[in-house]
Amino acid sequence: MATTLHPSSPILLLPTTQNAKNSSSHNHSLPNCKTLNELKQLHCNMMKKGLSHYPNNINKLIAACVQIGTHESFNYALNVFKEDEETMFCSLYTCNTLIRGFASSGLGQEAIFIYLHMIVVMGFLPDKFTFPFLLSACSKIMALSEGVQIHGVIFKMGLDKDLFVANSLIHFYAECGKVDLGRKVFDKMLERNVVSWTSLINGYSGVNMAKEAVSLFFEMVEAGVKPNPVTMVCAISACAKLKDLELGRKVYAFMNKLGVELNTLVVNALLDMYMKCGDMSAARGILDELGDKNLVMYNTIMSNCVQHGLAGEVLVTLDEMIRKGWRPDKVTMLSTIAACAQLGDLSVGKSSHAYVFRNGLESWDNISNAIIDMYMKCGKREAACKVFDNMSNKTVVTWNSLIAGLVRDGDMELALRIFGEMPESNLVSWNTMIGAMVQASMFEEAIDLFREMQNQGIKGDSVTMVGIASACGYLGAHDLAKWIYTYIEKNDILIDIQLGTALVDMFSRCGDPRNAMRVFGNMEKHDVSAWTAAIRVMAVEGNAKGAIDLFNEMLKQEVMPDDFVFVALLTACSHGGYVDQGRQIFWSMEKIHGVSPQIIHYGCMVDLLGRAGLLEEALDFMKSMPMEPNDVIWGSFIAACRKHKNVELARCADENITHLDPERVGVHVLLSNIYAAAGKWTDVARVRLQMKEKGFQKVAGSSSIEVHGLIHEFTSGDESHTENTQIGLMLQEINHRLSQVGYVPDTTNVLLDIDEKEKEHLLCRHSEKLAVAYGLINTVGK
DNA sequence: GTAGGGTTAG
Repeated sequence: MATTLHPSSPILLLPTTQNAKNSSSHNHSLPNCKTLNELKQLHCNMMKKGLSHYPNNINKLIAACVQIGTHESFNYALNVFKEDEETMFCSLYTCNTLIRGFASSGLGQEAIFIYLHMIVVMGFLPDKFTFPFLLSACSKIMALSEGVQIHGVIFKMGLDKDLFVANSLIHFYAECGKVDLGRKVFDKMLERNVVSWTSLINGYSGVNMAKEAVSLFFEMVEAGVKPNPVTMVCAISACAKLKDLELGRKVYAFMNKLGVELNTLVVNALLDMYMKCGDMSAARGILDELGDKNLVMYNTIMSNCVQHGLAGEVLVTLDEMIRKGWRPDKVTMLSTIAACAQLGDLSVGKSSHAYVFRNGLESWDNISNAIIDMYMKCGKREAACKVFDNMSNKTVVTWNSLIAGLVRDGDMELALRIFGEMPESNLVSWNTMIGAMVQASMFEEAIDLFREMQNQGIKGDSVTMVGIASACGYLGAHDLAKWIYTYIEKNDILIDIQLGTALVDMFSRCGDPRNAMRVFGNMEKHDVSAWTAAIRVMAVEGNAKGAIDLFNEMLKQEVMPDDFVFVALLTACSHGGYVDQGRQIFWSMEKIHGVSPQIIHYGCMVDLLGRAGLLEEALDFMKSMPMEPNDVIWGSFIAACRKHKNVELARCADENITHLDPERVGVHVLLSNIYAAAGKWTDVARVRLQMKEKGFQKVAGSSSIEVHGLIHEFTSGDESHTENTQIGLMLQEINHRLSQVGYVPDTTNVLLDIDEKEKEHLLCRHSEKLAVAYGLINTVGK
């Protein structure tokens, strides 16, 4: 469970000591100079004594600065290099040392400056030691065009034959996301070592080609190159990305067979792989064997817990690591803040923010992005905006966090405006907006946005398609549904459980159970929501037996039922008239499956009994409920009364709902319809008056039809369509041809106190008929 | 002299 941080816990009282790694110098050439100040002093003395003219001294000074490894010491080294006239005394070796130093600190521009300076000003020719450092510096800042030019120089100098230089090129291209260029270098190499293979494996893994990465690993083993721990880390993390446990185990088995040593990095990669693949017992096994965990392992555990939605576990782990004396770093805080966002835990969220601020971690974009997300999810829009405004490096994730927050707040208008104006957007931005529109029932707008995406040449992924499929399902647009399915197949979009489930629902809502079940059958894995979607397909068809069979199959595959699956199952029984089975399932919910019935399940039972005409039993059942029946339940009871023409029980319901204050008007409309059907117009008048007093207004029902990919919506008696005249003519023809084959309109369902002729007129302008007429005009013979 | 673990938004 979630733990809150006690104010006296270490997280709030963090020491600000220097990192131990940085304060211990291994400088052998200048053993007395451990700090930059000492070096500066020495430099001063050197200049006073005129010793700075000796190239060796300057070279040593710069090397010592590089070794200290702080931002300040690098700058000092750079100044010595740039401003001193003695630059000419610097050797190629010193230039290489400087480039190495800047590369290791991620200061790519500075490294490139030294490189250019040494060529242009100093007239040095770079050597085979220069390029690995330089390329590593370019990798860190993703300086692709610079790297490509450097590659040109390397080629001209014939240094591409050097193993180290070539390996550095592979790594450079991989880091810039151009693994195919790295592959070209790899293929041309005359000799390769384990680093060449490992760099390429890692390159594939980094551009979402983890499958290729793992097969390259096996290729390497086949070629007789023995992997080392670095290779293993790359190969295992590729398996983690694929969430392929079997493959991960296989790779690990190879590692043992080949006798590769196991270090903490490999152990951590294994731990991460097991957790990402959901094998918690294997992960536990590693941890039990390990005893003590290091910081990165704590971070691995926490980030995986966040990914699995186990936010409470994150805070428990945080507590443990602090008790064991570890100082949370930026990655720890990222997971912690993400966990607070999930839990809506503002108090830990706030103290985390304070910790981040005190330790200067907020300059890291990701942390600030997570804080914005956290405040937004805790409902603190102002706090989030403050962080947002103070950020100097707003990335696309920053903007996305903001629009996602606005969308959750229900502020679609502002979200849309920002979406349109943000400086950079990506697939997640589009998916956020499409998802938001579906949530807000703006289905056509969602599909329009998807079309706009296509126009801009942006391909959707499986998250996009989940949104689009459900929008399409709600619209019931069958042609669009088929198009969506083809789009997914054509673009090789992975049908995961979520998308598969959405597609099953989509086809089901579009009246295409065959395709719905085909998608279901093709799915690799089924979770409880996937099974529920399939059971809903049966429910729509009234196929209660099919639903029960699916449910039993689900149990056989040891998928735990939840409350939603019982709603689908009971609905299927209700529509299929399986009264006894429905009663049995309702009973078994709690007794066998441990799922306690909610009001919605009681509602299903009332519906089941009512539809079967067991109105008395339904009423008794309602009285036995542990909670008050709501307007939905009364509504289905009243609908049953109407179906079975039982005015007396309807009147009983009427008396019971007067003290209810239902938000929906449906109950009252239904009641008035029942009275109308029985010709009890005074009751109709009374119910209508009540509705008027409560300020209800019936929302007009509508029908829609999809013609050539466009949705046309009609309400009853609608004359607003541009092709209204043609629709009228078509309706006349329909009526004419219907009466020719002996159709007599049944006006009993037109429950208004008007004469028969008027009823007939209303009936023929029913919204469904208008939609059908429009469809006939525009599809037949075309 | 080249390669390696944990990272936020939908």
